[in-house]
Amino acid sequence: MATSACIINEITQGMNLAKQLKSILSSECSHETKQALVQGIITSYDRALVMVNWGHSGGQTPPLTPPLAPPMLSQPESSVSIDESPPSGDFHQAFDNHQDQKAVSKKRKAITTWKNQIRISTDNGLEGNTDDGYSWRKYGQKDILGAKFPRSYYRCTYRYIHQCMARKQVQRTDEDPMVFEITYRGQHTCTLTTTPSVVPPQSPEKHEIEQHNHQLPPPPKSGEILSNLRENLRVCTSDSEAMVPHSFSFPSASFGSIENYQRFDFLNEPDHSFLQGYSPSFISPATSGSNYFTERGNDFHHHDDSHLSGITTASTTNSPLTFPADSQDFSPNFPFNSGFFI
DNA sequence: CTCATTTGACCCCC
DNA sequence: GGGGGTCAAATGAG
Repeated sequence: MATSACIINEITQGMNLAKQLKSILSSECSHETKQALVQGIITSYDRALVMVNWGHSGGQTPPLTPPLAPPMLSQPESSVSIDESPPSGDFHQAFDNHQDQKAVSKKRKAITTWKNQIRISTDNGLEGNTDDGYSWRKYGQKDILGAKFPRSYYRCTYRYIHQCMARKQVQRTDEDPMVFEITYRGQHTCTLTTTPSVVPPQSPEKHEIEQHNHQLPPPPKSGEILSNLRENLRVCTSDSEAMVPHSFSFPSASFGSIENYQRFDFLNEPDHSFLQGYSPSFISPATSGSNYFTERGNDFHHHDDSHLSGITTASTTNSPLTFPADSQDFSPNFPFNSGFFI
């Protein structure tokens, strides 16, 4: 029910954007504006498609997911497996010291993973911070054999508060230092307490779980999304070959210029199931700065900065992203830019 | 003082 | 034994 209305809405939005684009094609509007419109159109139709898919598969409105965590696409390489651990069930045990390292190790292999590749352009030398809607904390860095650049390891900041086992690895590719390969592992079981405007990346199966998760905030209205898009988006719509043909872009409020693309392993996927839940992340950022918890022992503090929600994340983890040619490091929350304003 | 990052050490798997 | 992943003490930033 709501789905059909949303579909219509998306298609309408796409139509409107197309009209806008048509009207400014010959104008002096910036290239970025035009690209944003194009992206908006694509996004609208994408979302409509997604909804159609969902409508066929159960009549549910698809959960919004960020661009970077392609839902069904996963099955990244060979390493994909199903996360055996439920979102909350056996965590107490898992965290009882390292009590059961073996179990943990086994889980390593059993955790779902999926990859994204992001390209960042630093043409103008501007910096920006990144965020994918979640707050990440770096817990390690390792030189990888055969790789020019070290791999960084991040875990969810709320690991001990919400028993969120989500992790991600970020590695610069050898071929192109501006391209980062992000591997997600595990699912976010934390629920952002502020109103997140960006629905964070999820693993495929999370979608199923989510349908029963009433804690999750309602998906943003498409109008808001598009509105954000128009105002903030700067998208790279080139790079036809490997990139996902559409439907996502990075907020670039912080980046003077950002060129992002994803190379999903599902590109060859014959059907369009990958579209499910695949939606742009133009919703606001995250809240990496919205809720701070300390994890000193069991003494957690909660600083409610929810009044900041909707504004670019101010998390301390969002350090400026600089890419000097020889730099091997990157922003902790990389590669997602949270510079989105509502 | 709090919290994030760094980095060497440790553990597990191949 | 080596490589990759994680831990945790030390360090730094705000």
